[in-house]
This record gives sequence, C-alpha cells and structure tokens, in this order.
Amino acid sequence: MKEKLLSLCHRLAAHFGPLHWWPADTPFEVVIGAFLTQNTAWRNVELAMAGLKQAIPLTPQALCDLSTQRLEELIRPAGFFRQKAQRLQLFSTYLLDRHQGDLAAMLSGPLPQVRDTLLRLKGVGPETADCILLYAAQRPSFVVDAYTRRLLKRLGLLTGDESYAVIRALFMDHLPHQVDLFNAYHALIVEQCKIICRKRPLCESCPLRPQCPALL
DNA sequence: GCCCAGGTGGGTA
DNA sequence: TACCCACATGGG
Repeated sequence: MKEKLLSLCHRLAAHFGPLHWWPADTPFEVVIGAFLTQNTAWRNVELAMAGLKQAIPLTPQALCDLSTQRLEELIRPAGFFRQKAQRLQLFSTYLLDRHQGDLAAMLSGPLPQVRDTLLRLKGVGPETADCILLYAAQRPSFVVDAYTRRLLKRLGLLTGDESYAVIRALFMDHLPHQVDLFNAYHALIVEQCKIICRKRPLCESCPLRPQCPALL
C-alpha cells in the first residue's frame, strides 16, 4: 500500500509538476475558503470570496463587525449561506475571544489536540479541520476529500465506503509527515480528478492517456 | 429541468 | 454505530 501511494504521488507529480496549493492570500483566508467550499463547487467559492474581499478586509474582526444578514448576502454565491455565515462568525468570535484573533496561536500546540479543538467548533468537521491545519497552519495533517475518495476508488485502493478516519489513516500511516508532501499530494489528487474522475465511462476521453495514473 | 459540487450537524432506529 | 435529511447556489 505504501508503495502504491508513493508511486501514485510520483506519477502525478511527474505529470503535473510540483503544485503548491490552496488558492488564498492569507491563512485566515484559507479558513474562510475551507468553510465556504463545504459541499460546494470551488467556482462558487471564488464568486463569494471575491465579493467578500471587495467589501471587507478578510480578518476575524471584520467578519464579526458585519451583521449576519450582510455577511449572508456577501457569501450567497457559495450556497448554504445562512449556516456558513453563522459558522464563520462563530469561528471568528472564538478566535478573537480565545486568541485575540491570532490564528497562528490558535493552531499551535500538539497536533491531535489542536485538531480536536477545531472539531469541537460548529461547522468544522474532519475535512475542514485538516484543511485548516495543512493549508492555514502548515501542519502535516492529511486532507481527505471527495476527490481523494474518487481517485483511490478508481485505482482500486478503496471500495469507496471507508470512513474519513480510515482513509486519512491510510495516508498518515504510510507517508512521511511532511507538510510539502501532504500539500502537494492533495493538490495533485484534486487536479487529477478535475480532469478525469467525473468522466464516464472510466477515463475513455481522459486527456492524460496513456499517462493517466488511473490507467497504469 | 436535472444533477452535482473540495461537508456538516441533527435526528432517528 | 449507521443511515437520512436539510442546508442553497451556479454551471454543465
């Protein structure tokens, strides 16, 4: 399994080149994106983020200063805007109250503990927590998402109904805990899946053939 | 018009 | 623990 994961990573990297990822300018912007992208196409997240960025600086204080209704309007294109607005403000309030708005401080400390703290916040599930840890805090916590499941299922490494924890453990147990590796690996999986995984039947029109990792 | 997208939480059995 | 459903917009 370890060899298969590493082999996949190397093949993806060879094709796409090194990717350094999460489209955001600041760590707090990563957090906002992590909430907004929940079950949402990234295109819609971009629309919402652009509007939000135009209206306010992307800081926890600025988010808290907005009325919830105004925030809802601004992030509307990302969908689920009522719950996302509420959860963004709850997160921001927590960050301000407990850490004076210092995200780096909030995310420092033993990784498992910080992860548990994140998971206790409303609207932060395992994927959102790992996104924040990996892409906002630069900490080695592997992100499992729909793309990861899809690609690994295509490769026959998963049946597809494994739990988040099981899939994450697969990576955490077999790969060295390096931020750059986790970052690049997840980014490569997403880029690969954007191209091939939604095509049916399997990869028939995949532009990467015959290099497509799913066909090797 | 229909289906899906870089999930999460709450309710029920 | 294991399902089921609500949450909502925009693009193919």
